[in-house]
Amino acid sequence: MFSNSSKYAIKSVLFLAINSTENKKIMVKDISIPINVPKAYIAKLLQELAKKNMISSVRGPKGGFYLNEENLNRTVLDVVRVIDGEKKLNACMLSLKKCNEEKPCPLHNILSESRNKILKNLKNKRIKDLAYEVTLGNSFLPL
Amino acid sequence: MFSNSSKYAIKSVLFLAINSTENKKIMVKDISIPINVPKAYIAKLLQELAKKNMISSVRGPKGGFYLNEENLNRTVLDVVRVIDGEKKLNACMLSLKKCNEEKPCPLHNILSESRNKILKNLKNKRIKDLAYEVTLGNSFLPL
DNA sequence: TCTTAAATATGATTTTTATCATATTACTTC
DNA sequence: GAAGTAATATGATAAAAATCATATTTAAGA
Ligand code: FES
Ligand code: FES
Repeated sequence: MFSNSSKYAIKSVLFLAINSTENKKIMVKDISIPINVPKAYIAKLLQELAKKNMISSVRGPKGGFYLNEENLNRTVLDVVRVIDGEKKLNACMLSLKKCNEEKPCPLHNILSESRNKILKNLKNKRIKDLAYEVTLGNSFLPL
Repeated sequence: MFSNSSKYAIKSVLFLAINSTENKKIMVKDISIPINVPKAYIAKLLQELAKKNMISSVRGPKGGFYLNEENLNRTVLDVVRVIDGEKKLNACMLSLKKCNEEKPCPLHNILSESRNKILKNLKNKRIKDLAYEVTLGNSFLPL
């Protein structure tokens, strides 16, 4: 479904959504451990997310990462797109040239409806929304 | 979702289901081209599928691959399991230790239902069933 | 303005996945 | 039973993904 990198990216963005604010920035080393991702690896991902405006960052002392209001309104799909790219999300599950209704592969009919539903959900859920669910205790964000 | 190898495996099994019988075996070179997968690569996959009894084979002249009745009754999920292994199909989408309802990750609630549906469908569809759909013209198995 | 703390840029290494190549074994047919 | 054909076993290479490492830049505070 997603690459490892995308999963890590989602985890870190959610972690920031829950634990950071503009006045309470968080450093890589303090993200790496709680979300259980190697420091150097997550550092690179965070840089990429920052460059694409999915998260905010300032450097130097007192610096770190955090989410501003714009960042909080991004969707999960936005995050995945930044890391994994557009293509594979709509690709045919049997790797035909393109996935479409007119000439569906044998798996299309039994998969596409569910797949579209997942896509729709990923597109509708803002980071903010997911973070809220965690604070309510409806879902969990550990290792 | 699936690895490239699994996709290729599914394609080749379906191709055999549609085009082969015990009296009409098919050689790698005659599978490779129509399903658009490199010969040496698909050869290796076919060997693995044969070893795990997902397809049938005989070697020597007049040899090749085909599906017997048992093979035709395998499910798509069986094929995927043989190639990709069990684990990743039920893994948490955010790579938590395990995916479960008691301690769901933030994505669990918006994904698991669809995912389970896909799994169920893959488990219920026999190779035979999918091949039949293709012969009816309801789905297509080209490149 | 100097020192220090943090992200950023860049790229090297490792691991996994995908791909390619070939010698060996088994089955047919003559 | 010899010759030829096709799968099988085995392993090498290439490409991509994941992981690690470090020099550079920016900002804060003394
Ligand atoms: S055509 Fe294959 S998944 Fe749509
Ligand atoms: S707990 Fe993450 S997908 Fe189920």
